[in-house]
Amino acid sequence: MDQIARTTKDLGHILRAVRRAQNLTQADLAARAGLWQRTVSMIETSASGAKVETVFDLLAALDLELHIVPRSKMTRDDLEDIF
Amino acid sequence: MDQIARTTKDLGHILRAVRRAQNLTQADLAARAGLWQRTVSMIETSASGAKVETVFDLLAALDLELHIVPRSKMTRDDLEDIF
DNA sequence: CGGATTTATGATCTACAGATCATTTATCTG
DNA sequence: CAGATAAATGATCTGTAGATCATAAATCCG
Repeated sequence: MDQIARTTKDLGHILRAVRRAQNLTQADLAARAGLWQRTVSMIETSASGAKVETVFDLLAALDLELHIVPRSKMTRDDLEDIF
Repeated sequence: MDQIARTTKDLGHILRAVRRAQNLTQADLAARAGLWQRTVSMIETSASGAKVETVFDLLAALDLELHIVPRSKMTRDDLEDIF
């Protein structure tokens, strides 16, 4: 059940969900990532097209990483649904 | 064997590798993604901190998506290495 | 409800990405 | 090697992210 992002909106939602799961406030996360609470807010709500570097900072602060995967790639679950 | 990106450099390398695997030139990809060859070049070489939107455009044009995964998450292979 | 915490946002400024024109440099390929 | 194709990069301009000050609005909790 990993999180898939194809848009900045997806990304914002995922970042927010993970942050909450780790019991961090936007201010906490911002501090960890060396950013501003305002910036975290903007990115989570997709209120602005963030820079990639900034997103990597957030991912690192949340102990996350990006896996780049072909969209067409089927998961085991997909296969099980079919067969 | 999916591609993991923790930095913009990783991301650039992956995007370039995938583009080449799909036999596209930077100009081809740029056209598909609605960007400029120059921009593709900059991103692949991490010569500039791209915007997230731009990266999503490239990912879409390459039929890729992002999976956001905990870093600490062990793969089956990791486990096999240990036990 | 009411106070505390958290999130959203106003305004200004600087830095820089991307658009757009282009050319140079590098890399293939016959 | 030479010619073709691909990639890198110069210069200018516009738009906007993020820093930074702040406060307003929303959410949570006893």
